[in-house]
Amino acid sequence: MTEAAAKSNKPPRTAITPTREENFPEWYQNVIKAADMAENAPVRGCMIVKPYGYAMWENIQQGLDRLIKAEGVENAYFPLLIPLSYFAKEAEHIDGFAKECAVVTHHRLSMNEKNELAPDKDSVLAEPLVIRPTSETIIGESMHNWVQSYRDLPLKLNQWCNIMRWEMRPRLFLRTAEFLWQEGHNAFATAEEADKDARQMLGVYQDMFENYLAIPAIPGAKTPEERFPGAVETYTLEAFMQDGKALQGCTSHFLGQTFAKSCDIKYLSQDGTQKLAWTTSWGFTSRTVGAAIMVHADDDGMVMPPKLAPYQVAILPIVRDDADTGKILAFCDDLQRKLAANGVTARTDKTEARSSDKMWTAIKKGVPVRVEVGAREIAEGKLTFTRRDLGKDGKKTATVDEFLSSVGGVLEQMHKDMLERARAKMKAMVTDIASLKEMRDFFAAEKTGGVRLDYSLIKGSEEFEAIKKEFSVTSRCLPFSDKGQKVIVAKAY
RNA sequence: CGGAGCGUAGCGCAGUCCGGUAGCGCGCCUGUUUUGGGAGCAGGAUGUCGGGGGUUCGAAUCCCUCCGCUCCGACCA
Repeated sequence: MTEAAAKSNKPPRTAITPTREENFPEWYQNVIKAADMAENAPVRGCMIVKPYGYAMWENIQQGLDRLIKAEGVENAYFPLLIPLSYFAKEAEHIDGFAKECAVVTHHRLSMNEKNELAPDKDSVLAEPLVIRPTSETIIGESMHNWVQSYRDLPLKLNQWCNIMRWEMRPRLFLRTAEFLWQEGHNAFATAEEADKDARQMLGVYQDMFENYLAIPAIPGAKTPEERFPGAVETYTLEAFMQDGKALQGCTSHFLGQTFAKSCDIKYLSQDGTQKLAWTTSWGFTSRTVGAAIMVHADDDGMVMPPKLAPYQVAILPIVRDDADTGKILAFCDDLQRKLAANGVTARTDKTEARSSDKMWTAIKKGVPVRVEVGAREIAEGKLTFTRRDLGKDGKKTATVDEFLSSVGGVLEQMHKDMLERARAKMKAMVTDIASLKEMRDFFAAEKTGGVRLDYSLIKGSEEFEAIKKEFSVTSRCLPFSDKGQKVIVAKAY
């Protein structure tokens, strides 16, 4: 305990209550509120992403978009509304999504008998339109038109858009009725190319997870029961949250010829015969913002991965004497300009809040580095800076020039440390076991995390089905690193 | 959509059982002393008590009925 804490005789106070340990779901929501990232919308299940949360999503988009384009994929845009008949083409796909589709049935509002504004009875659409829960069918229709010869393949398309899936139990970022994502849709001449592509795009996602979000994840294949409706293989990144639950980070699907068949995507091959194409689809959603919170944030609030932070440095003017104010603010402005020239984003807190409040605001927002600039710093030509993930004991001083030349490295090191800390936690979350009996004991004992065991032990096992039901766990994936021989079972978001 | 809990000031809550002028803490505003990890004092503002209907002289409180939120489950990114 610090001297001050001992003196005041108070328990150490956290910026977020309850703490992770006390009540994880509530802690999660309070982190979002304290960081001012998002709030619930008037429509149930929808969210309002506030500027600070959206800025993080924009940074994710920017980074991922670059990675996707590097794979030879082009961006396009397809409509929000999908004719019901398109959707009806693929039976398995319908089974998977029918329960959660919003449908547009009218095209006009008017006053009804009760003098209330309502859908006009005379404006019923000839064919209902489904608000896209995903776009395989409508993009498949375009691919049908665009693909004629083997020379048109591969065709690689991506779109950034919103999606609607009518969720029963929404949670900010993690599961909302409307969410933001990118969906890629590729078509190939052969099955081998397509399957390789699905794995390749999962690799792109893993790059994004580790090198931007600082979230370690287990790449693997979904079991048949957990596959995307219509997919031959679904590849996934499974991450573990601090409460021990798994989270499907994103998925990449090898769709075989399912959609090529239903959308009639055919090409004339070199041997002069008509052949069906092979397709993939892959998506990365705004849920990853929630994942970053549940992996990195602590009891004082958000901890932003440095590469995705809306701003990487918070400059906090420490003003004691009004006479110094002008000098200090000018120093801060100058520092912010110099950081910008160094490719580091910074923001100066020019509010009139007391210094301690400025600090706590920056802490709760998870700004990677805080810099304090007061009369002392100006007099000594030095400044004081602190990494968010190390806390006040990690305070350091440096001259402006030293800081400018080292801040990039500090951010890089913070990223590495966050990734390694998360990796250590993830490793501790997965327990190797050798039997279903051990699995039952593990979950019955309410141990944190999940288990890994031979896949053959759960395949077709009634006892496994019973365990799934009793402890609400699911098989998360067959990790690539185990060559499909093992499966990870855990509770999941 | 099933089970449970909850809707009272910006936020967190008391008051509801037992009907009688709307309260507390934090935040906010003004002033002042403060300011380097959550300040003190003195003043001040803020509510269709989730909506609608009913009972009553009188409803935050009792009854009916919608709506919303949270947690747990089923479904899913």
